[in-house]
Amino acid sequence: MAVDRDHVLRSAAALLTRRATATLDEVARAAGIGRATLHRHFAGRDALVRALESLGIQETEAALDAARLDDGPAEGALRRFVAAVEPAAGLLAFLITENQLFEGDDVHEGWSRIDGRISSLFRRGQERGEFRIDLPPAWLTEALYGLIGACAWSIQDGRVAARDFPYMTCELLLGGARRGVRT
Amino acid sequence: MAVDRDHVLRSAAALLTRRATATLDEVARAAGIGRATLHRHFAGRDALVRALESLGIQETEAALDAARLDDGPAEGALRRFVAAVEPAAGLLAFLITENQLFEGDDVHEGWSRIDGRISSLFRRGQERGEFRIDLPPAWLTEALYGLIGACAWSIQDGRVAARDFPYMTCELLLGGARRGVRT
DNA sequence: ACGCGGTGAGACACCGCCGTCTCATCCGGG
DNA sequence: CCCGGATGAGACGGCGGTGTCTCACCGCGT
Repeated sequence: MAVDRDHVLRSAAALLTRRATATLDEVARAAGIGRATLHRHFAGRDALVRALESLGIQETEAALDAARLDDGPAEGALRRFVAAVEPAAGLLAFLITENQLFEGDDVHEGWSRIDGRISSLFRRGQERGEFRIDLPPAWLTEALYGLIGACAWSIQDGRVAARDFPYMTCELLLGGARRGVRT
Repeated sequence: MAVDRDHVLRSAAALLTRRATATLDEVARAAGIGRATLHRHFAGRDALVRALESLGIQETEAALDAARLDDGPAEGALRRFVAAVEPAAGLLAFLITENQLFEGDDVHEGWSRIDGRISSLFRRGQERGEFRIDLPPAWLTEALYGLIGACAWSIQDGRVAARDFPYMTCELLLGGARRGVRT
């Protein structure tokens, strides 16, 4: 029977997030299949990473769609997005670091589109007066990626519970660590 | 003449941060020396990474010392630390991701000590009533790492200026993106 | 001038991973 | 029952990176 392609990709993402240099044999074993079968579905390591990238872009865009970024306050939209992207956090964490490998030569256009959508959200929040304007949207976007990755790693290491992911990420990004007058 | 060991390590960190899979030959060229000479000073790739790890731990601890974490408000201490660690941000960004490679088998004790010192700072801030108490110190620590790494990458990609590093990192971690009543 | 330590360049063999192939097995449909 | 497609296991050669060695060169102190 046809191997569960999605399951293979998720296993690979989970393993490669921990050890980016893992062998294809290890990737195959992690998915519960043989190296030959893995190679029948993904021509090589490169193709596998590309597939992971496509999956990550697809899921992130789906989360962006589901979050209805243009509806209501920007803060609510951000919370919806983070909650929607939570299942793909591990995959994102891998791709965020993996992107550092590409010498910036051929940045996938999908990423720039995602960057643009998230940046627009922050810009909208600034224009609505919700967000502070002394932090550029591009930096807020990068910081969001960083926090998602950090939280995903913490979850994988068992330091925090997966169900706290949206809360801890959103609260820190939105409110920061400082204790304010408002709750 | 004895090769400038520090210069070699910094070149290696800069290159490996961009491409963790860079060849030892590339690392040597980046430092302006031959592969043989590189190998005379660092037995192999493993030894090189270990040396980078030691350097990163050393510089981070030095930054912690220089920041006088126990003096005055926790917020000021955090700002001093981030400013002090800025020169080592690239190296830290590499080590943060590289740490994922070690299967958790032998986490360097130096890292746990650093984790402890930073966590203590956040805990002190919570006890002083400066920081909110619904975010655990461990998560604040991880988030700080994530933001440092994200900012370091943004700088390397030229998206933000290096001189903005302390401001953008501290402001986001402390105050968050939301526009508050206080400045 | 001489010797010497450190270096760069290159050659060489080794090893791990990868891509490919073959073959036996299993499982579901006709 | 038989057959075809998919899979797992293993073998094989190739390749790139690595570790080691040699040799020539250079700068420097004696």
